[in-house]
Amino acid sequence: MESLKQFFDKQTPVPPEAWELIRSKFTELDFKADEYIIREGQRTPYQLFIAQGITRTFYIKDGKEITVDFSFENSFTTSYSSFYTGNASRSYMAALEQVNCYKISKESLYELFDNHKLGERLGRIIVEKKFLLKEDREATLLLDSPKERFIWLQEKHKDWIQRIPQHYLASYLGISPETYSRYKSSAFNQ
Amino acid sequence: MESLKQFFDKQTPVPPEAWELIRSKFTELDFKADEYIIREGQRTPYQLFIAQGITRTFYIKDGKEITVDFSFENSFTTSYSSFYTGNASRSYMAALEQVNCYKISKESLYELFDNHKLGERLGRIIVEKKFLLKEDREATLLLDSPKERFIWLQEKHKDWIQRIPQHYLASYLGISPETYSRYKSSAFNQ
DNA sequence: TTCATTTCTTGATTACAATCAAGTGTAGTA
DNA sequence: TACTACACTTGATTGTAATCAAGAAATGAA
Repeated sequence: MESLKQFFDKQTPVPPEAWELIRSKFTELDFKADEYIIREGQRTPYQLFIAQGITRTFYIKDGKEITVDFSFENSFTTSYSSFYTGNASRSYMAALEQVNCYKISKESLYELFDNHKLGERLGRIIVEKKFLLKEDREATLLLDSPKERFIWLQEKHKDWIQRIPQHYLASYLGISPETYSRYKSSAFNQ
Repeated sequence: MESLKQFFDKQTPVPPEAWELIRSKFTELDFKADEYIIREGQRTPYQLFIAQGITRTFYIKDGKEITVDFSFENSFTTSYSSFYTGNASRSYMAALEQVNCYKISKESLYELFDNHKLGERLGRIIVEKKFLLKEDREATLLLDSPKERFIWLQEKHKDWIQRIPQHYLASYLGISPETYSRYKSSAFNQ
């Protein structure tokens, strides 16, 4: 769980005794590549800390998958709408690669929040960062053209391109796989 | 400041003595219609609680305004990216109508957070809700066609249509004002 | 009231990405 | 090795909303 400790320490220093309590609330969990982690309609009263691997979050509309998120190593993920509200998830999550992660229940998390201001603070800081990411994403979807979004991906996320199948990246950018392919082949000409 | 107290109480009950402390940190502030509240490039180390009026948040790209948000009575608003990170804002905010609001500095807010778990909790709960709104918005922009977004607005936000000029709504939906106008005139035919 | 300015509507045209369709490649399996 | 199943590419066509353009309606000021 070293990666988890490092993650917390990076947000705000965690004293050893607090860390012992925190670690006791997590349980390890693995998923095979392509395995579902969350399905639409399920309630999800836990969060996952990804130690290894990538998860993909997507909606299904008219039978088509639309990818909205990837979660990488050293980050938390869940179906937030379900986790925060207690309602059924509208999205799916699946393992894009083999995933090794640590799970914590909402109950345990809130127990930490109730008994330790530190926990509450961590919760706040983590969700603040998630919020900013979504705000950026909103801006991209509204301000940038499909081609600009493709260029952004090429420039800012070379690593994604290495690890994530192209049609998922296309979906994440909100463009068709064909268009993605065409941008790619013309990228060095203009 | 009754509206502010009610807002807090709705999130989680606030005891009277905590409320006295909280209220002392806010100062009242007014903006005229169309007045700028935040400009691109400014740092924004405060949040506003809107007691009356509407604000509009927008980016300017290639000289064109793109509206990403409206904030109504009884909600907090600011340029969150600037507030949380301390960086310059990339967005603008302006008063859409005459605005009456209460301002709190980041310093005061964090003082509340440091001294009162309640404050920390309120901060977390508020940002969790903001996050969910952005997540919904992301889903709408990726899943729904322009026409579907227009229909969503008509069905879910009749009040916005009453109070907000049409070209701002179009911009918020990510469509041109011409297209908005055409959807509107054809809405009752099909 | 008139005048000016902005907002909204309507029409014609264009641009761009989606879709439809047919291939080519590639990885995994027997 | 051949076979299968996907992933990706490339081409042709279509559909939708953006853009360009002009005018009508509404708002606000003098």
